[in-house]
Amino acid sequence: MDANRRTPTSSVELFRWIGWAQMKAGEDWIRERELSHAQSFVLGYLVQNPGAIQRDIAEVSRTSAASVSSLLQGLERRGLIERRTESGNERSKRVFATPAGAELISGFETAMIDAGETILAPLDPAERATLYALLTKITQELPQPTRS
Amino acid sequence: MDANRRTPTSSVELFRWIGWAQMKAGEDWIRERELSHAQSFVLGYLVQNPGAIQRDIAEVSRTSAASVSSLLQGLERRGLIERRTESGNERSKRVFATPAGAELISGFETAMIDAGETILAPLDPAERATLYALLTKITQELPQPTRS
DNA sequence: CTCTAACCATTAGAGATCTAACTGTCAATC
DNA sequence: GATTGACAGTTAGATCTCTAATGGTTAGAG
Repeated sequence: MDANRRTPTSSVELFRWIGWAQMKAGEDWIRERELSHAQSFVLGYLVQNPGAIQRDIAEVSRTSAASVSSLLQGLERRGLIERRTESGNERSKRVFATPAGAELISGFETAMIDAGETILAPLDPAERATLYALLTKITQELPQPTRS
Repeated sequence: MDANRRTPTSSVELFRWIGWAQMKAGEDWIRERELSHAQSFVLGYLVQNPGAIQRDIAEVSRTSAASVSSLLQGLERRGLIERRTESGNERSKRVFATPAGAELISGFETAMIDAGETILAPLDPAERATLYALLTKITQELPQPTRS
């Protein structure tokens, strides 16, 4: 994993480096709130998709239904989410972030954008435009992310 | 965490997207070998730094000595590493990857480079050079990574 | 209606990881 | 030599996450 190199010489390594800086910012933020990476992702997803069922959460999380079940138990114990069944369909449960849950996760995206601004700071507007164009070209060939 | 957006509009999001693709490739590789992310990192570090002591491993892993202790117990149980004390210093233990451990982790860097090549495929040489220059400019302002 | 198969979710059990508290070792000072 | 404090590592206990097996629910076919 290149644990030693201190002068990367390829774009691939630079991507890893930048990704590391971003992830580190995110992990610190998450850890302060005593969430795991997966928990923070699911909580954010639920704010954007209230009432999602666990099967869908498992899909976008790229994990199993069993893991989602355990994960949600942890969040439910802390009062950050709620699970309700609708009459007429007893086998699927709709999951909602509670106000406390929404409150806890709010600010994460902002923190991420701030971290991104810091990362891009060395570039002037023209350079940013060039970078954006190149990144767009790359990502058009990439599979869709289902999880950030 | 932008779990829904499918058309990113900022370089920050594109970085996250690309990072996701890279990480996913790495995670699949690691999972096949029944290693955790942290375990693979430490194993790779030990191949590059034979005889490192646990305190140093904790430092580069950005974690605690206790976590390293637990992590190494798992690797030792599987015969992937060895711990030895040197006479004259009983309190620090030197850690080595066994041949089996080195064998297991070999190929990870190669797999990562292959994944990187796939990612950069849409760009011609001139574009790659431009991208590399921009990324270099960014990373010169970033803190040193201690972990990939 | 009943049977079956698909579907959604949970539990049991294991390993990984973390924090807090602990044991043992070394070195400096008196 | 005894004391003190810093250092290296481990253990205990908790949570998170995974795989495999299990429990209910629904829809469709006969």
